[in-house]
Amino acid sequence: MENIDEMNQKNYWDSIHQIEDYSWNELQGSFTSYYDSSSPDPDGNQSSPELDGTQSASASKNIVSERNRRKKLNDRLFALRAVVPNISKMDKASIIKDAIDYIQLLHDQERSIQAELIELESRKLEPMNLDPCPTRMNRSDPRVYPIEILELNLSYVEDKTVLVSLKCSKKRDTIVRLCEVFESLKLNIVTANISSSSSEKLFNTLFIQLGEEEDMDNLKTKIETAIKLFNHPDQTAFTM
Amino acid sequence: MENIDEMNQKNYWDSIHQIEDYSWNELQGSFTSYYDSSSPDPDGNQSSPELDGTQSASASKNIVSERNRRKKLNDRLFALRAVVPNISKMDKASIIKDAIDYIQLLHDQERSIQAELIELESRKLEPMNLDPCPTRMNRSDPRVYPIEILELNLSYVEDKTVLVSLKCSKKRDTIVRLCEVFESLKLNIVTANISSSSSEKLFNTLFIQLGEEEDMDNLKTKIETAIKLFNHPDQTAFTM
DNA sequence: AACTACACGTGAGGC
DNA sequence: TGCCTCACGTGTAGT
Repeated sequence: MENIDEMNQKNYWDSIHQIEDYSWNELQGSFTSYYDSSSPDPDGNQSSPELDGTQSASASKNIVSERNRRKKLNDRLFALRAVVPNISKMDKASIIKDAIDYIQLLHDQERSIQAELIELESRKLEPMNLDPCPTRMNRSDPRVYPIEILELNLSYVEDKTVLVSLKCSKKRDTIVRLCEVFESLKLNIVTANISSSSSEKLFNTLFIQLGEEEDMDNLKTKIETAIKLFNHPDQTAFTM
Repeated sequence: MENIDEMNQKNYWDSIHQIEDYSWNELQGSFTSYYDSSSPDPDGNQSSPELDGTQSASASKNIVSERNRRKKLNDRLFALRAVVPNISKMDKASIIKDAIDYIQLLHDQERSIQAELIELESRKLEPMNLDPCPTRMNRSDPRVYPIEILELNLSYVEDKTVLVSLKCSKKRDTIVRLCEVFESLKLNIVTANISSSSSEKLFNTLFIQLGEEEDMDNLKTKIETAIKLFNHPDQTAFTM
């Protein structure tokens, strides 16, 4: 029974040794040596016999529990010290004070940086007044710029080879989304041409080799459906 | 007797839990102006008869000093709790733990915000402007198929108009990634052509209108750097 | 009644 | 020498 306590004590002090390497060096160093001699209280050399077993047991439980509590608190304090740079002193109180100051400093920094960021952002969209093409806001802008189909024509150039001509309005990421659409369709694309000579429209021309059981109308429906699905990604259950 | 003092000291931390009768404002006050404390009155309740002034005096000094130390530490801890939002529990250990988590959260926020800021700044005034967040919302597998450049040639076709000829190996999502690269570069693309006539290679041809202060070599470096960055999205914007 | 969390006084060591 | 900081064991509330 006391062996368990002793084991706990040993582990505790070993961990204190580890901590003591980190900081709190002199105090805990001498302290450790001091208590290495002092701690074997429950061992045999102490002449106190177990007269009242119940109370001493509960007392030792309490002692070791309190010891663990102190250890946990010190560990947390050291961890706090670890995430705070520029710690002046190793005091417990100084560690907490430095942490407070650092958090307030981070608060100020965050505020000023965010002010600067929104100022930059607002300044950015000022000179180029591209109203139909709004700039992307902060990360994870939920807005989606859908592909707006202006024309979609398919025509055979020979057997099983289709020329797809797609005209759509030019918005942000339209080219990327268009590529995603056509890659998702797993088509046999011979050539693809994307032209942006006009600043408002976007022309996409593809030569596509059809499979055995496909035809032109089927392909057109698939393209339209894929574009709709990419425009509305909420309906995720689609398989092609 | 000592019971009064003891009750005050006990109500100190308990007041955090329950109701602030004695605590909040006074604690903050004692935090700002350090130890012009309220409680330490060693004279009145010191009921022990001081006949031997030397030892008992020093002992009481020590006691009240230690009391002030503990009070200061608790005040600091309380102040730390005050600057940390979303404190779950009122434990001492939990307060420190929440503070640690909050500081790490602020670290992450600061890092991402600063990255965003320098990205915005670089987009604004640097010739190299990368859009690090293209619409990569695909639920596809996390494997990345890098763009493998086989050839990259640039040639002037007239003043400030460059023909970019890029040959790369054809892997999954290469077309999409290529489009992302060129969209991120915010170039003035006149036409773009992607051809996949061969099943192994992929030819990309672009006509690009250069800006005033750009030249061909600069553009080539930008393209190569952008492709490298898109191939290795781990190292964000710092290694260019 | 067992367990947690705390404040207290005390002794020890460093400046 | 005093002053400072610390860990310890203990008693005591609340759960």
